[in-house]
Amino acid sequence: MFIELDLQSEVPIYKQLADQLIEGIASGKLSSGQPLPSVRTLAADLGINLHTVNKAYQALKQEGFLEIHRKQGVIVQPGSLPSADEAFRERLRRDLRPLAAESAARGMSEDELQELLLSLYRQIQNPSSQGGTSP
Amino acid sequence: MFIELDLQSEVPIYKQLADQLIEGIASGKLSSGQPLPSVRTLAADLGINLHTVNKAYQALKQEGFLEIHRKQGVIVQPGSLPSADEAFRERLRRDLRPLAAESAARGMSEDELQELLLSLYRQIQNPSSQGGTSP
Amino acid sequence: MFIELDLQSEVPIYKQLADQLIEGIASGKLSSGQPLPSVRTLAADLGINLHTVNKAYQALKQEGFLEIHRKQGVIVQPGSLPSADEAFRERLRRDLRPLAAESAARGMSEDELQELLLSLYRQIQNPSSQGGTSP
Amino acid sequence: MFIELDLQSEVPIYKQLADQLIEGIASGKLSSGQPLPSVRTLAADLGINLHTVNKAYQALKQEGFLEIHRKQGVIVQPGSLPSADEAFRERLRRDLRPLAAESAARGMSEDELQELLLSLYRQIQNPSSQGGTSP
DNA sequence: GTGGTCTAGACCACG
DNA sequence: GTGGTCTAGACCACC
Repeated sequence: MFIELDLQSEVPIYKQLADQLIEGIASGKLSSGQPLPSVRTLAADLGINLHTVNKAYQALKQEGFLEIHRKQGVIVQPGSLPSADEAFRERLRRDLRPLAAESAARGMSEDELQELLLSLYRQIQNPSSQGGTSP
Repeated sequence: MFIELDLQSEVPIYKQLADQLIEGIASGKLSSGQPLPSVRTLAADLGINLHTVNKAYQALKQEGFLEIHRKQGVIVQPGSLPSADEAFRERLRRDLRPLAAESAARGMSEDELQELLLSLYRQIQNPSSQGGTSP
Repeated sequence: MFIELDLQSEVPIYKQLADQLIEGIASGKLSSGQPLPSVRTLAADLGINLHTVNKAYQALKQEGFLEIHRKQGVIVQPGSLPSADEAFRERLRRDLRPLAAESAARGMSEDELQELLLSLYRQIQNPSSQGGTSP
Repeated sequence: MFIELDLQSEVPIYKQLADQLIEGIASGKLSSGQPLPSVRTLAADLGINLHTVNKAYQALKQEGFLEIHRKQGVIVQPGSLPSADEAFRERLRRDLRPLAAESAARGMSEDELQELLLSLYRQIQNPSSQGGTSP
């Protein structure tokens, strides 16, 4: 797996994991219907507890990014992924707001901020163009 | 004060407070050198714990947005405000990243996301245009 | 067979199967003494494990809905079907209780709840009236 | 508290607990805004693990029946309770269906089944009329 | 083998 | 004091 955790971070491990799985979905590294490692396997790989992995998986199942089956294990949502509905946009605004405010307070311009966001967005959708050895 | 807290929110109260003070600075509602209420006064006004207000003030002092003097009390940074240095941009990227990723995974386009951020940024810098009483 | 399984469901497959066989009996699609497919055949038809079909058959035999003979194979109870005795009503109450409670807590009236149950009951007893080709 | 758990039951403890809390809300024994015991206290009272209590609380928070605060602890949803929307009715039908089917298969009439459900509903909404000493 | 549940004990952030 | 997180180890249902 391509997961990298920072065990020292103040961000909970299960959230780091969930975030990176979503990023994997956004980038296409994880595609619809693709199986994910079992909680035990992934926990062992990452050197963390299986409950922590399970918590991340459950959260993503809850949001509709994953399906969890008895024998089959865990797979990326084979149907349509959750959409950017109003509830999500609301949450997004709430989370973005303090970041925009502090950027403004520190004198960062609209353009600079937007450019930074754009570069992140593109880097996520096309991860091979980042630090890779592509021509 | 213009502070509005949501005691039900999962966002810690001290962070909501700090965020709104920063937003006050970004919008110009709080200007350089302007005195802020004492910890006691503000805590009483908002109906929250002394420690909570103090924690917010200390965090903002730490970042360079406030100065705290024994006698004078608390004032908005009279010199130059903290800048958007590389450390801040690094933190900003780290916080923005999972938001950009989830937006992409949910099929939100670059443009939609940027527009949403832009509207927030402008709303913060010019709060009177939002639900205000301007003509 | 008229069985339809949802392999994504959180309801165990053997239970879905047993439930639908009971529904077949309730609707008359399966009548007393009628032979059912062998464990092997049904498992192949449904694309599921032998053990799973067997578990459903055994459970229904246990409750008295089926008889299982070595040679004859599996048949719907040729004698009298199990009755709604006190043990069943007890189980029924235990299962119905949390559903009634949540309905009440969510503000659903007696009448609404009863009507919903009634419509289900009738739909089960007369499945042709549901999406069928009757005039 | 009025909670009674059956540790031998096949129904998970956290679900029994959640169900009974919902029943408490439906009956009015728990009213809007009322504080609930802390996870530790309730776990000790019931002789179960605090994580089990927490799991029940989290599930009810997720569904909108409870709010969980930092210091205040856990309270019954002070605003409006979740409504019987289409998603709930869908789930209700799915859960009711096998019960209706087995009732029918066992020869229970529409009326008997409805009466049983009605008596449960009323007993939940007015628990004092059940085994109590009221006039 | 898989995930689901429960227990136990620990540390930390919050207020 | 509260809940939030993480770890560890156990048993069970399902397939």
